Amino acid sequence: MSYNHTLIRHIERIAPLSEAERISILTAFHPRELEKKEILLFRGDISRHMRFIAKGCLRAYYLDDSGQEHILQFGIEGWWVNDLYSYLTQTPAEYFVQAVEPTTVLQIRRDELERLFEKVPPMERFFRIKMQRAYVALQERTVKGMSQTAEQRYIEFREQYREIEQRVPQYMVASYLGVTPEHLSAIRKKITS
Amino acid sequence: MSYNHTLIRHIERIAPLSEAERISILTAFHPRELEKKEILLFRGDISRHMRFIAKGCLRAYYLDDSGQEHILQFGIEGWWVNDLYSYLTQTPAEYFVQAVEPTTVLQIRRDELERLFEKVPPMERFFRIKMQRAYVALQERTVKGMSQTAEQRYIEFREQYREIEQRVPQYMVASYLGVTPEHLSAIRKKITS
DNA sequence: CGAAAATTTGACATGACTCAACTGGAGTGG
DNA sequence: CCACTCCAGTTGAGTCATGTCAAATTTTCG
Repeated sequence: MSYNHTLIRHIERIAPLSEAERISILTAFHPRELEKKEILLFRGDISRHMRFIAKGCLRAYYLDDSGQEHILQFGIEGWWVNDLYSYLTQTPAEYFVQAVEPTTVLQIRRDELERLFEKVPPMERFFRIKMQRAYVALQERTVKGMSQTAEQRYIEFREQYREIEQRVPQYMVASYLGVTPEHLSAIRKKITS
Repeated sequence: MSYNHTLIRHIERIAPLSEAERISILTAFHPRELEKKEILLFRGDISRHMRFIAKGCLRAYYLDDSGQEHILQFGIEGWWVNDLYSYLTQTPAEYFVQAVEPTTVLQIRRDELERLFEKVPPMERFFRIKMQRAYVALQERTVKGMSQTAEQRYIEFREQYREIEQRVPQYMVASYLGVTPEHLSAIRKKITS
């Protein structure tokens, strides 16, 4: 139950709720516990739920032709992580979503969420704004990926996602930044000197 | 008027319209002619319109601290190009939008589009789907930018955007791919041999 | 404690950038 | 219609950023 309050708190930062709306939301979401390394969504599966992280840490990653992982997104408490396209279009996912730590997600089936949008308008507003932010964050990342060196990207990552850096292994940070673990290690050495 | 039919045709590929709806749409959009190199949106301005390209070609680009341009998106007939975040939140734009060729856009003010969404539901559906596709395309680009060499990215760009490659100068393709014009030139030489 | 995983280190290879010079073609003014 | 200029594109030399590979070291965790 306290987990659900995490959800409510995050929604209310963006859109205030009445007591009745809070209850509608709380009853619509269902918790799911994940072990460390457990995979929540496999490539090829259809993403049928929208998922909030109540506690823990997830990552979404792409597996390229040569078997290399490329992390698209991390998420911690208050974030929603998904293969959004798979969810929206009900087509097979291109990405994996995996727990980096023991994690609790609150999930809701797509049709239930659609009904919740009708019943609780602030919920729709909350999602629209989250979606916009996700899009902008992705745009910024694309541009930065083109215009900055790995060292600059790492420095900014540390500033922007201090907490995430402390919670995920370094090789995942490297994967997120698009460099090899060895190179990130060299960057760190250079910076701290 | 024939320009407007381009718009209708593109919408109807995604969402069919009644005759009344077609008229509502046609009267809501206003054409604007742009000369080659004319800038449609400056960084720092607020993007007040949603814009369809009826004819021509636009690019959205970011100007980094060292004055370098980085192209985020090209658009030709049937695409909508914007600083979406600026438009959605009515905050200053981070990107420039400029005509690569003489271009005709059909634009609509934000409040008018919102009203049109209410009046013509297929229009909202059309935009939602376009937005999803934009998000996915951006995600794919981010991943590819991390996992592929410039040569691979160029080869895929040619396949995917054959028409755009033929219409924009090579140095813009380089900027889109995140490489220098010299390097792209070298890649081309290598490939065609 | 011991095994497995993560990180570091260093030597070397390659991808990509910088800079400068050159080439060729598209305007433009006389 | 020519000569000139300007801009895009090419070329090559040298350099820097990043990747690869293998091994050593440290950390994590059963």
